[in-house]
Amino acid sequence: MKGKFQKPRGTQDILPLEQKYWFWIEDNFRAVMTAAGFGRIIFPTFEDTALFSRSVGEETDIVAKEMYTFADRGKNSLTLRPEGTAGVARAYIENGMHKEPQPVKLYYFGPMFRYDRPQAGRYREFYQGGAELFGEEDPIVDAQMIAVMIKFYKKLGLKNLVVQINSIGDAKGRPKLEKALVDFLSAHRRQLSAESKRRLAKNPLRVLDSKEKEDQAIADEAGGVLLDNLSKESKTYFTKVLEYLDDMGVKYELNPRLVRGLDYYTHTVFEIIDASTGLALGGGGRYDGLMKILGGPDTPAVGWALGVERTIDCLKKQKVDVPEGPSVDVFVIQLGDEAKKKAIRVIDELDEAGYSVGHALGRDSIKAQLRVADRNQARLAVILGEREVHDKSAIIRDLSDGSQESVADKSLSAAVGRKLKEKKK
RNA sequence: GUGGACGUAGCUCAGCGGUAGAGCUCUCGGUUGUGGUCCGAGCGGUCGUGGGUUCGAAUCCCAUCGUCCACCCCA
Repeated sequence: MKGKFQKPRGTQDILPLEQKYWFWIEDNFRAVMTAAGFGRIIFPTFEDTALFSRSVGEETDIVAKEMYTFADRGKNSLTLRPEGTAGVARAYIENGMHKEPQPVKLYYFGPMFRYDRPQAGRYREFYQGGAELFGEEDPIVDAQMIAVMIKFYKKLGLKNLVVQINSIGDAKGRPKLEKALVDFLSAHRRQLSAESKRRLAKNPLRVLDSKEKEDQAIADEAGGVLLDNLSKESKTYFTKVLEYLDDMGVKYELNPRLVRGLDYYTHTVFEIIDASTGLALGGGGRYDGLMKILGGPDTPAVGWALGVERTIDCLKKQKVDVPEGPSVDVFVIQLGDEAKKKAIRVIDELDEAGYSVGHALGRDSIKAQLRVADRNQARLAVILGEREVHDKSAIIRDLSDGSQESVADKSLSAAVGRKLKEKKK
């Protein structure tokens, strides 16, 4: 049976068996971010379309061709969020958080939407975990943000991750930087790919991360041009970020060609890359100019986001031992009508005693019930038949070795507790 | 948005013009109230969908939807 419908392209059903990875990530994410002093924020899944086009940048692929934009019944143009930073920044301003003690540190976890052609690790609806820090401009803050991200990945148990880092200077220095870049690239215009030529006019920085073969040599050189033309302050800032990272024991690679796809970045930009696949698990950077663009008070900010599905792929690839989902301590089995009624009470009693209790009240044969117990990896079974109903007792069966004992009803939950304890040793 | 591969049972796949198959899963059974192993039986598919070619199509053709891969881009 296929049914009449299939899920929309690029979306996925995440079934119970898969959930252990999600819990592992969500739990660790929450723990690490909370410990680092970040507060959680939940913000709308859709926003005014203009919020994204302003902050992410009209020329970016995200805005130009990947947004899920629709008009609501009130004729407002809304867009399913393609990323988190714009929404969090908007919330910061709208809720007057600039009047709170700075820095304000926020984290989020939730779905994002981009109309893109699906591929490995790329979906139309996908989850990101992200963090933003507002109101402080100091190299050590940039370094700390990166360190927190690395800490999270470490806690997950992932290895072989590389931090790539670069600086694209501040807004003041940007004109000079772009001019130097344009001059350099124009001089080599004939060797550039068509796409790079287009970017040269619209967004010269993006030429740097071109993957076109013919662009490689020039882009490599252009990375050097970028570094050479950073303003003195920007260079100092960047150097300090790197020094702090050294002090924090965070390993990184300089990648002069790293520029990120969103317009709002300034100064530090970075990505976390899975060294075995070359795929970016997450990335971020500083975006001191964004707040003003959104009509808020001039507020410096740093942030990052990581892709949850990609992180899960990585966990699987590296065979990280992720804790299993909830296991069943004790499985209650009943035979006959009277026993079924008794089972209801026993299940309730064991549940209230704090055990995780399994049962298959809809099945009648003991064979079928034991099979279910086995599949649920239950550790003990409590068997109730007519005999036990009359004797006011129950049989406790150890499902790993098959040993059984009969206990009186009133000492049942105590006996279950004792048995479980024994098995742990 | 471009190029390529592929859509057959819940899952993994075979069949590639002549009445739908395997393995795994699942359900039941292997005598009286005992699972995981083993053995047996059974359930389960209008072969993604819609057209077309043909006496006849899962098999050929077209379209469409979806999946995967590369590019583009990104998380």
